[in-house]
Amino acid sequence: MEKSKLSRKEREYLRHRQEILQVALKLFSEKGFHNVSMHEIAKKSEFAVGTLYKFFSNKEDLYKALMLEVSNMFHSSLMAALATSGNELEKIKACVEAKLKVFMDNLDYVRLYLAETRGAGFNVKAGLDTDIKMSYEEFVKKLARVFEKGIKKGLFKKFDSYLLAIALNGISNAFLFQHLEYPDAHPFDADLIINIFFHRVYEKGEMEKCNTKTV
Amino acid sequence: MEKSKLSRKEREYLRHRQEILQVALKLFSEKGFHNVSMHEIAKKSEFAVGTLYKFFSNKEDLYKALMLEVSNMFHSSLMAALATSGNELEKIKACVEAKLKVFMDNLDYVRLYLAETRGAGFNVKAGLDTDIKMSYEEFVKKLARVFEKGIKKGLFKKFDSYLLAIALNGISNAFLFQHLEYPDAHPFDADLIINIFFHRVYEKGEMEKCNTKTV
DNA sequence: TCATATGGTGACGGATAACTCACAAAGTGA
DNA sequence: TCACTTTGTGAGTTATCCGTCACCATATGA
Repeated sequence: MEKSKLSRKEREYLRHRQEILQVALKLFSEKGFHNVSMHEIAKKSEFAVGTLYKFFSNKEDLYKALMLEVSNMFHSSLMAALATSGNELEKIKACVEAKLKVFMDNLDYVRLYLAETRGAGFNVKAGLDTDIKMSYEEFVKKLARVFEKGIKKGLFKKFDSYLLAIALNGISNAFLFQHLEYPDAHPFDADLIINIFFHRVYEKGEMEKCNTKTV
Repeated sequence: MEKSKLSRKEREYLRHRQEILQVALKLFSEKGFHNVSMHEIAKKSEFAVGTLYKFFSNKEDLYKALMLEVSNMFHSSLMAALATSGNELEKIKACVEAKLKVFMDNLDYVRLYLAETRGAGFNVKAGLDTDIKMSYEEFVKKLARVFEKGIKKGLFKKFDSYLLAIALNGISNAFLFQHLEYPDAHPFDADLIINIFFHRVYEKGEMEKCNTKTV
């Protein structure tokens, strides 16, 4: 009982809670918040409706718990990637790789996450989207700071670092969307993204002479 | 009566229909499909509920009509841009410019459009998202063909043209999202996008020597 | 002026779904 | 075995909202 610091009861409670969340995740990601009823979640998770309300005070609360889990998982893994050792390019590469990996491993979560962050998040009245957006914002800023440092070092071209961060995220998100829609149609990987984005943004030494205006 | 080919009645009918659509657009883009009731649309458009059903057979139908309008507007303007004269780079630049312009001029539409295409489109049972996605798909393919041609001409690097199209769209979408969230915070324009994307993807003559692997 | 048609109305029916609560079952400890 | 607590139950309550339909009002035309 001491090895995990939680009593059997507590662990059971958490297991049940987790089971409900898993079922809810599946359903929400398949059909969307408004097209899933508490009865449906109850049935599929083999609990009674009333039981759900012992775990979550209402439907929105359940949804929020789910989204928080997602957000935290993604956030911590991306932040960790940005904190790896190495130069700025390596950090960013690690970040793209981490993103693809976590996202690929949690496609149901991604579907929900994107619905909330990219599509307008109409599912929850307030608070949640703010939290998630702040967390996302924090990540983008950290990424921008890496770009900034890379620019100062002369590694990258002098674009607005924040916009570079957005652009890079935009590319990787685009590929992820594509993957969600057509999983096997257009294979891609982190290297590809890095190549498209950096092969030309990345700048060192003799590349300078390539800076002729293109337009 | 002949100058417009429509009777006064017919014109009034269309005007009323358009008024309803405008109100619905505003509401849907603010609160999402499920958080807007027909009563609300009725009230704000100063028609009775029953009247709405004279124009649209149900709520979903109203929403579809709206989305079709959007989709067609965006689609035709993007396709037109891709069909302009000029080399591949110019076509693509025209396309990015057109996209930014139409989207900026119709931010309410964009919010809805993105909710339907990027977030999972759970608002409508079937058919609509398929149509929109097919239309989007058609555009991406045409864009990819332009890339393909540019690659064959030696203008662009040898990436998978379809993936390039996705990446470019990803970047411009990312900026648009950003703009929707924080309209004045991080100004950007088509040139910036083109620069980030092409300054290094764009390839000619002496740029060849820059092709050293970056990673 | 009156009959008819058309566009417009909004109270109402019916269905669905979130949420409650009185109760049952299972577990616990003596 | 028995009292008591905890966990789980699901029929029922309440509220919302879609969609209808019997009914106005205005316009048109004879």
